[in-house]
Amino acid sequence: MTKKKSDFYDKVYEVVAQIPFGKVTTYGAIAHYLGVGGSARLVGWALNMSINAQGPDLPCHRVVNRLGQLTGKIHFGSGVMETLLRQEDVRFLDDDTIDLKAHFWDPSIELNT
DNA sequence: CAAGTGACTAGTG
DNA sequence: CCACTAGCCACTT
Repeated sequence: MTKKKSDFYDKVYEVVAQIPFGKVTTYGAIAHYLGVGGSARLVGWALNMSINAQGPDLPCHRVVNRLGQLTGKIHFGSGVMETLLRQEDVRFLDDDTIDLKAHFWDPSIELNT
């Protein structure tokens, strides 16, 4: 069966684009949903490429690491990611950390409808 | 083509 | 929770 190899990237865009308002998810959750589990780094790379490829159409600011830290804000710009999340009623535990367990969203929830 | 780099995670101490 | 190590895969040089 002919299968695409960049299937992973397209999937990442699909998932991230469907994260609901005020919700966030982690790289590991996306990676695991796509079936790669240990390669959570690729999720970050996919988003990084999407910025150069598609621009801010993807709510990349709703994707954080497993601790809820805004690791990706480095590529966004200082304070941009933080501000966007604060506008979505996301609770911050620190200047760079959100309450992950309060806003965590699993990819398999709404994509399964 | 080989080596280096990276928006990560899990395990160990 | 912090520090360090190993594994992971794609992209860049």
